[in-house]
Amino acid sequence: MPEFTDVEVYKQNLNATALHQTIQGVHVASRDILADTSPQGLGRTLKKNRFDAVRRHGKYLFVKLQRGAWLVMHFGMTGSLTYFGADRRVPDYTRLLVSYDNGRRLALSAPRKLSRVSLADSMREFIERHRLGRDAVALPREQFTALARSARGGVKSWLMNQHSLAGIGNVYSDEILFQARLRPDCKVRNLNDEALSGLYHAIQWVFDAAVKAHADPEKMPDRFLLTHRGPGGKCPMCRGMLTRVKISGRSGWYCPACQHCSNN
DNA sequence: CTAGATGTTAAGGT
DNA sequence: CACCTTAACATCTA
Repeated sequence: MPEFTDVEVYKQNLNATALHQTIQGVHVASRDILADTSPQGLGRTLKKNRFDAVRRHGKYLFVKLQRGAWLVMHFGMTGSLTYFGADRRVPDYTRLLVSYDNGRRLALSAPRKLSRVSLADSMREFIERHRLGRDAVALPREQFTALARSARGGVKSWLMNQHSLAGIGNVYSDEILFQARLRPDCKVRNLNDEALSGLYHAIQWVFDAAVKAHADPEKMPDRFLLTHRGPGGKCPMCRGMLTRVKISGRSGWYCPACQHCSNN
């Protein structure tokens, strides 16, 4: 489920395992996932180089190479990142495989090929080129409020729009709105200070709790909506049936008894 | 067999 | 202009 929480966990894992090792080989199994680069270009940049640091902005993972450039990964709907030893098999649907001279490997697996890998000179340049908004969890309260004040339309659409706030996707926007007790179709311009404050804190709280659970839904707090989303799902607070709404072409789930708009 | 699935982008509509 | 919806991408699963 690669939204900001999942990418944060990939970042922490890479940081703890895959840095400062010389890259020996790069295998692109599907060139469909490359954006603005080629298997040759990627190989030339990565081989004999090392990863030095990892950062996250929204749903993007940036890996800094010792010699300047950044490797940028976006996981799409079903992508995932695995670092593993020589004894383990390469994951199914591996589209990019990086091998180190110590025998360990890093695989980007993506069944649906909706993941993207590219190279960038700087994070700033990449973020501007893709017109990404501020990262949803690296944002001071006043700036969040200012962004909200200039927003139009429904709150779920706003949270999911990567150009206004980066990192929140369909599943986590439902979770954040559930924790903030706001309906997905509330208009942002109708949210009062209290509702905006609740929303701001819900973003931080949900992110922290999900990352602590290593982005594994099974390990998340009982009061999370996440594992109840879907047909027949019940609200973890009041046990009532969840309602489905279609917003921005996606299925959103919420509890009509627990969630409201601040002006009614 | 069909519909829907965590994302992004382009295109068309209001 | 701002906002919304839909389709497309490729593939799996309920």
